[in-house]
Amino acid sequence: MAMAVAQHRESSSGSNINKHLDNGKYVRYTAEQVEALERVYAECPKPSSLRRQQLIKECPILSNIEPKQIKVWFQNRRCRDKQKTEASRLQTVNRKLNAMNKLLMEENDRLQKQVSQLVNENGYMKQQLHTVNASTNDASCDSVVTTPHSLKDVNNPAGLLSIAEGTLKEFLSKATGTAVDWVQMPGMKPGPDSVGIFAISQSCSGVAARACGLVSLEPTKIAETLKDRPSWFRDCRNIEVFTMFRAGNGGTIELIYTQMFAPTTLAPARDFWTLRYTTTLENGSLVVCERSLSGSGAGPNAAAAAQFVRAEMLPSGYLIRSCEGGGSIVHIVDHLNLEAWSVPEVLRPLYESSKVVAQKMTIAALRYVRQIAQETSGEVVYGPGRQPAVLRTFSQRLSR
DNA sequence: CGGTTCGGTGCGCTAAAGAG
DNA sequence: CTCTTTAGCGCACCGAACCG
Repeated sequence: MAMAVAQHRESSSGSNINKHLDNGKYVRYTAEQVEALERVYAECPKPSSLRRQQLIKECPILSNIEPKQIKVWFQNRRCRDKQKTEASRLQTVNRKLNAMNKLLMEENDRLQKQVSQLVNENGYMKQQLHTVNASTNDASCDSVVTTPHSLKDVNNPAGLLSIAEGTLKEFLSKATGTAVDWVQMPGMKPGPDSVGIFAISQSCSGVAARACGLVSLEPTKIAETLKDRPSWFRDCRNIEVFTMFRAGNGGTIELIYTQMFAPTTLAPARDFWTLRYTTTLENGSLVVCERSLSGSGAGPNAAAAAQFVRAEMLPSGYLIRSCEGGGSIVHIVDHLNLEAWSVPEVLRPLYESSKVVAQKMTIAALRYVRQIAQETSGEVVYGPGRQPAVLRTFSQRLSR
């Protein structure tokens, strides 16, 4: 049909395209013509004027199309290609926005719970003030009390499993619950293109940092990436799995020795004997949580460790949930207690930088997995106000 | 009443024009 | 040249009219 129109144009108006257009005829190139043009486009999306003329000469099927029309066809073809790319990118952004929205709703929910808890505490405190023998202790907050684990526990699998389950529970309450009063870090506003949401807290024992964000990687890949701490955290000198065994539910429990660089050459290294528990929750989320094996034993090599261990890792880890449309939502919690009391006084300030260490670890972890994701998918994220004009047009078209 | 035809409408695709 | 807009066309869908 289109061919008929094109041929009609040729016979009625010869080579005068403008006259043809004045007649209001609309040309549709035939499937064969489009196929021929597509073949050239695949090789070279932007052919020169010479190449276009050559194309008309060497391809008889295109001989009834004006050079100007060929030029326009390539222009429009490039435009369509760009729109297609933008549409695909917009879908990706949309998925991210949806996931971030979900994340923010959860964060909002958590904050609401925190608010009501604080209101309750406030009421309770007021009540206490009004009683004559008011006791000022314990505002009944639900912050987590960590208990040291003895070597006795560490040396038997049942004891380790019990510690692991306790660690998991405490970690989850920090990652998603109200066990810690998180305060969002200033200047770290959430958004689909930012790294994530960051929060810190000092109102619990030690200092905790928390981050959550979207990563275009599968949960298992993220877990493996984050387990390899020396690759993303420059202060981590070494991490060795001392022993590993399976928990009954398919999870794994590992005993790990982690060496950190010392703040100065004078200070001893901050090392951890850690229990790491990797498991999958009922809702399909993947969890990797850790805690120091502190206390009287401080790990399998207790005597040696006792000299050097200057830090305690309170239940920390990664909660990784698969995201609709690909990728994952990652919650990272680092909860540390650098034991300043156990080092010479002159060095204490170096050990009282728990906040910085926790922040650095958390941010580094999330940045690292995002970097790996970008390298893997090659995704490009536009910053605010930098969308190309074609994107705006496309959005307008979509909204019409 | 069920099936068919026909005109109107909305939408997507795309050639082409126009602005910058 | 890119980007945006305009407009022709095909197609699907819907409802009214028509017919056996």
